[in-house]
Amino acid sequence: VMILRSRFLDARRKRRNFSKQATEILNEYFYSHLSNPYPSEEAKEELAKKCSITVSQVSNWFGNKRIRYKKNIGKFQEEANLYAAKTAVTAAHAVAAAVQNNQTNSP
Amino acid sequence: LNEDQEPACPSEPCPGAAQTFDWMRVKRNPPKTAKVSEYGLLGQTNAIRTNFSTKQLTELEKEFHFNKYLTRARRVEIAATLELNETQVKIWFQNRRMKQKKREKEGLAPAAASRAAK
DNA sequence: GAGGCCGATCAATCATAGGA
DNA sequence: CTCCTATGATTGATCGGCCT
Repeated sequence: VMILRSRFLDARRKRRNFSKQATEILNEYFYSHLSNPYPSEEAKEELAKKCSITVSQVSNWFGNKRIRYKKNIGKFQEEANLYAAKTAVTAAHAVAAAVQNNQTNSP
Repeated sequence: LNEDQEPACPSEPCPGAAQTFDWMRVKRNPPKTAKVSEYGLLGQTNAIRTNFSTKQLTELEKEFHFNKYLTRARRVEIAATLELNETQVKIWFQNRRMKQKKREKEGLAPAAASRAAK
């Protein structure tokens, strides 16, 4: 099938990898929220700013990351441990805050 | 904090013990949008993404330029003409609108960004 | 109560970037 | 330069929520 794969030279798809630093930031967020790696719109905007990329690109990144991560968790184990250690403190704070908030609200 | 996980980590902090959270188990139902009534190939439930031909896309794009939203009648007409189900046409327009919206947004952000950067 | 739209996401795929 | 894997983007289609 010579099939109409003719996406005739999508000039748009002139991809360029993100900076090492941007990827670092995105990964830190991803692994520090591994239980629910779905940044809110606000969080995406913040990440976009820090990474100097668009919000759409942040969405694309998370979309690809989630799919590819769950497709082969083992392949990302090493990376996961690397970032997990790096963000352990942040995660602990989040949990602590959640627990405290949970205790405060108990009608 | 204590979390019951299985990993046998003898004596190591082992912070990010891989665990399977719900989002990792999410599985989408296969596409139902399919034309099963063709030959005798039933059972071959199309569980694949339809590839729209260039002609179909051109027509859809042309129609979109005319109307961002479809009426029932127009949808039926287009679906018949392009040999697609109404659902596919409907979804295509929905996605197309979102795409347009996204483009407009991206087309304005840079302007605001440049001003802010200045 | 079915049907359409929106916003977010999924999942498969495309095409290129980058490393061995 | 070739081959292969990593990765950003695209897109038909799904999911949940809201509205008419």
